[in-house]
Amino acid sequence: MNALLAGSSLHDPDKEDSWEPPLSPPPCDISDDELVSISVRDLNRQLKLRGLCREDIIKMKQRRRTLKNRGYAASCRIKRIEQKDELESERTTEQVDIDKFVSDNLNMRAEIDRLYQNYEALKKFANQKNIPLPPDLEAL
Amino acid sequence: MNALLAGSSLHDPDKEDSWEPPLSPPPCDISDDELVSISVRDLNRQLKLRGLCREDIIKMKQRRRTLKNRGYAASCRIKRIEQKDELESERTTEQVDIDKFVSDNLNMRAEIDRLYQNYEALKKFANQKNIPLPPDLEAL
DNA sequence: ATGATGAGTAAGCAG
DNA sequence: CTGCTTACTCATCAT
Repeated sequence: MNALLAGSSLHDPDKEDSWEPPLSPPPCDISDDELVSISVRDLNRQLKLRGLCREDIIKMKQRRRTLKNRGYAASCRIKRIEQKDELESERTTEQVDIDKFVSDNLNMRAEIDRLYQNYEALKKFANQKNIPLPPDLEAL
Repeated sequence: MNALLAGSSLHDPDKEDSWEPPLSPPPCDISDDELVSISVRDLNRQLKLRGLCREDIIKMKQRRRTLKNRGYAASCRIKRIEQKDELESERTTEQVDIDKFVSDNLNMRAEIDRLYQNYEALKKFANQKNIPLPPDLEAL
């Protein structure tokens, strides 16, 4: 996931003077971007092709792993922020829903009250006119 | 905040073999815990008392700063988790509220329906008996 | 000086 | 090995 992130440093080059990750200088001229994106197979091919000694090969592998880790760490941070943002926006959405429910509830309570008053008025009217109501309509 | 955290490493000592922070060994016998909690004033006193050279004093100051940073980093991580937990529990609470509102709404809708049906039945009854209703009771 | 935080490094776990 | 996560270090910013 997010393979593009596993690249070279994101540091802004025009701040103070140019910053360099504290990694040992490459034992040969493969750039960070290349080294981190090349396949293990191709890397081995390149290393053999250039005839590096065993130590340099180990160093190169380690540099690759470190560069990868740099990318993983960045993805991890981004993921963390995204999850936090997601939680926050869910929270906001829920709050909006709650406000809507509160409003709906008030309206419905008013509606219930209105209907109840009307019903009572109708019964009172019948009572005044001495009109007997069928039992099933006497209920509250 | 959380000054207690600015202490020594939290790594479990009985795992594999005892782990040691990658810090240069102390130029004298002050423990990490002491060094990080002692005041600058007292530290200076101790350093002078033990007659350390300028380089060792600088190293000691740096070790202290690093230990402090270790604690700050730990607080920072804990804070992050706490904030996330807080967000999640707020979200849960809100979800419970929403469920309650949904249930309330259903009940109120049923109540409204019931009152409305009763009211209509009463009007229908009046209509069958040819009883004129006052205009203000004709309303829905 | 102190505290907080972003980015990078290394260790360790999981797949 | 790859990818993720954690603890740590360092740089940097603010107090």
